[in-house]
Amino acid sequence: MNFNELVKQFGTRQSYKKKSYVFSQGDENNYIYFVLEGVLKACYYDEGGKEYIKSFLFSGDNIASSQALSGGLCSFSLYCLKETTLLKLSYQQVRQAADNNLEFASSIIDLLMSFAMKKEQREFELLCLSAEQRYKQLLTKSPDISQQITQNDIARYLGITPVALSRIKHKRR
Amino acid sequence: MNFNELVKQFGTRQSYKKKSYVFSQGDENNYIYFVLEGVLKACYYDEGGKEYIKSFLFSGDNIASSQALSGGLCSFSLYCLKETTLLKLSYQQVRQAADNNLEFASSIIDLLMSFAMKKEQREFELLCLSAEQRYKQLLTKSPDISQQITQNDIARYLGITPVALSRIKHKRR
DNA sequence: GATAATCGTTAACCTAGGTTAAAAAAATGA
DNA sequence: TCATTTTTTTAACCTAGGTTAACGATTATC
Repeated sequence: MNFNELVKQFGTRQSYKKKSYVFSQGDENNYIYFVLEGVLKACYYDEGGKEYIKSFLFSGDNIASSQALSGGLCSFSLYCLKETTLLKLSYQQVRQAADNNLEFASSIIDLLMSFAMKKEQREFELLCLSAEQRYKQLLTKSPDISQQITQNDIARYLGITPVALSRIKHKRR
Repeated sequence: MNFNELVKQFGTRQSYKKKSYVFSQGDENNYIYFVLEGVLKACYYDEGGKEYIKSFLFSGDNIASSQALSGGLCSFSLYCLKETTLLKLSYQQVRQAADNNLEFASSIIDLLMSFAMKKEQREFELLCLSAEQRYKQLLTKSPDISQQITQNDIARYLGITPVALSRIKHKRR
C-alpha cells in the first residue's frame, strides 16, 4: 500500500468553495492533503499584505506545511482558486502507518524524495535564473498554465509584479 | 539505529584537500555524505561560469544530490573550502537498511522531514525577502558565519554580487 | 443585460542591484 | 619577511524590476 492508496482508503473527504482557505498562515494544522479535484495556490503574505506564491496545486498533487507537521504553525496559506475537493489524513495517522508497515514506510520515503527533488529544482530557479528565464521555463514545463491561472498569480509565483510580467511578455513578442 | 549511527558504523571515510571537489555538476554520484570535519560549499555554475551557492556545510551536516540519487546526474558541485573528512554511504545501502528495519526507515523519514523544512525555509527567503533582509536573517541565524566563509561566498549564497553585499554592509553601518 | 469587480497593458518615474575597473586591505606562501 | 594572490571597498554607469496611476478588456454578480 502506498501513500495515495492509504489516503484514498482512510482519508477524510472535504469540499471547499472557490475563494476559500483550507488553512491560513499561523494556523495549527497537522494534516496532509491530497487534491481530488480543483485548483489551489499555496502562498505567503508579508506584514504589508503583499502576496508571494509558493506553488499551484492540481488534481493528484498533495501538500502539507512541513513546519506545521513538525509541531509548529503553518508558514503559508492554502487558498482555492476553483471549487475544490480534498482528502485529508493526519500526520500522526501517516507516521503510525509507516511505523507498522515497511512497504508503506518505503513509499513515504519515495514521496519525500520526490518532494526533495521538486524543492531543489525550485531553489535552483529562484537562485540562478532571471525572472524572464523562470517564465520561459514555466511555459515549457506547463504550456497550458495560463488557461488555469491568472497572469497576476503567475507573476507572484515567479517572484515579480504583474506589471513586470506584462513587460516581459511584451518584449518576447 | 538512526541514520547518523548507520553512517558512522558502515560509512566509508574519505579525506579531501582544501580547494578540491567531492563531486561536480553533471557527475553520476549516488552517495549520501556526512561531514565529520571541515567546511564545504554546494554550488551551481551557469554556462558563463558564474557561481551560485546553494548551501554551506559544516561538521555534522549531511548532503546528497537528490537528482543524482534518483538516477539522474548531480545538479550541483560540492567543493571543499577547508581540509575536509567525509563519511559516505550509497543510497542503495540506505534504502536497503530502510527496507529491512522499521526503526531505521522511521529515522530516514525524520531526516527527510527536517530536510523538507530547511528547503521550505530557503524557498521562503529567496521568494519573499530582499537581499538585505536575507543578509540580516543570515547574520541572526549564524552570527559567526564571516569567520568561516568569505564575503564573496556569502554574497553568492544570498543571490547577489560581492559588490552589492559590500554596499549593503556599508549602508547598515 | 447592466453594474461592479478584477485583470492585463502601458507609461512615467524610481531604486536595488549588476558590471567594470581600480585601489586598498588582508591572507597566503616561498 | 617579502611577494603574490585573493578579498573587500569604492566609484561610475547601466538595467531589471518596483511603484503608482490611468485606461481598456474581461469576468462575475445581481
